[in-house]
Amino acid sequence: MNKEELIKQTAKELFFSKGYLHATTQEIADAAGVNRSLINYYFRSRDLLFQTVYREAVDSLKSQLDKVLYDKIPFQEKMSLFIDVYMKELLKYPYRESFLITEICSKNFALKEKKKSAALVHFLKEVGEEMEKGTIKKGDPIQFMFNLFALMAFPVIMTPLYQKLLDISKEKYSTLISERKQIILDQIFN
Amino acid sequence: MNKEELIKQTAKELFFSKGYLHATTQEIADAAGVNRSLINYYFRSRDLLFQTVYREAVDSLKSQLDKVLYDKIPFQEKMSLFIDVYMKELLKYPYRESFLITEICSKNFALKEKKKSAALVHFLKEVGEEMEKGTIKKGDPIQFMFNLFALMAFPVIMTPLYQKLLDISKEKYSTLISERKQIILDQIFN
DNA sequence: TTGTTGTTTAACAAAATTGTTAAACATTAA
DNA sequence: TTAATGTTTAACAATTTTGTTAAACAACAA
Repeated sequence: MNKEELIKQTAKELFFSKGYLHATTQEIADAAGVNRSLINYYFRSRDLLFQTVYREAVDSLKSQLDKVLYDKIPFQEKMSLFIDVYMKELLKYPYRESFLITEICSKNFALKEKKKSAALVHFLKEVGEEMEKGTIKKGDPIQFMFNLFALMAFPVIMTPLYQKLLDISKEKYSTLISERKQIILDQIFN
Repeated sequence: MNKEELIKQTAKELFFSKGYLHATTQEIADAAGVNRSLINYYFRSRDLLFQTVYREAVDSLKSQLDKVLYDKIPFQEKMSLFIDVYMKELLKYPYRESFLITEICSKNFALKEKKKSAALVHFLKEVGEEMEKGTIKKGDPIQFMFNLFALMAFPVIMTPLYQKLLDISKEKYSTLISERKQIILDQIFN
């Protein structure tokens, strides 16, 4: 892997997987096993590395989810697939959501997502239709979306805290998380 | 208010309410309207201010929740009250959870909560009993707890991101959040 | 008054972090 | 080979952030 890519991957690892949001350029360089100046050579500044990595992460997640949301398969299947895809990403990058939130707020981050994504609109519409059909309980589709993402993301995001609080092993916690897909589906289609 | 308290409150405001986790001592001092040296005078170091503020926030939340959990009232009422208390705290300090997570991980934070809190054990036991009674759906009480906290916390935590993504006003978002109590209760006791 | 204690400030020192520069090195095309 | 281009490094400079110190200030008791 070329060094530019290596630096990006390492930064993602540190930021999104290990939750080390304050990582300095030196720490990133060390973790990647490259000279610190290379970060400046390829990305000019720390902030630009940030933005590059952030954008790649968002775009990657978005394109994966969009593909599922536009899929022409029955709603129930679609939800099942959606949970698979999103939770897989969550487990890979458990701190990405936290990262986005804190970065968006601290710096007034340039997040380009200015208007509703088309895929999101499409999804909310489909949810509304399924409510009409009676497949899922009637209500505000946005609240349905809130529930769905909350049930998927929160227990993963809170892993380190919950593991301590509940005093359970990593393995036990993994099992709990892996059981969640079915639990969520049960909640949605009851 | 004396300056020591003022500094703590301002730090909490910046960290937990405004999500400005990287706030420097100078920024905290400015926000509090005090000389930066006062922070060192009262707290020795930035890190100790961190820890003080963190501990106070955790303790305050915990004691509030514990009180509800030990309350001898019907389970349904208890859940209603619990949601009120926790969501009020969430709206006051929407970034506290994110803060805890990122801080726990980046620094290997000294969080004293070594063993399960008694209140938590008590709550999980009560949930199990209610499952036996049939008040709520049978399952792992821990998963019930996951669901409950997820449904309460996540949409609040994600406010800035969701507001952008959904392209809705602050007021509209507040309305959505205020509707959640009933939605959560419906989910739990269906 | 004087002395004592606690509070507040500016100035300084130290440390950490970032960004730049110039030179060394590597690769490849002419 | 030489020249050209791109990559990598160490050394340096600049900046930011933190922590310390000594002095000024305020309140108040002896």
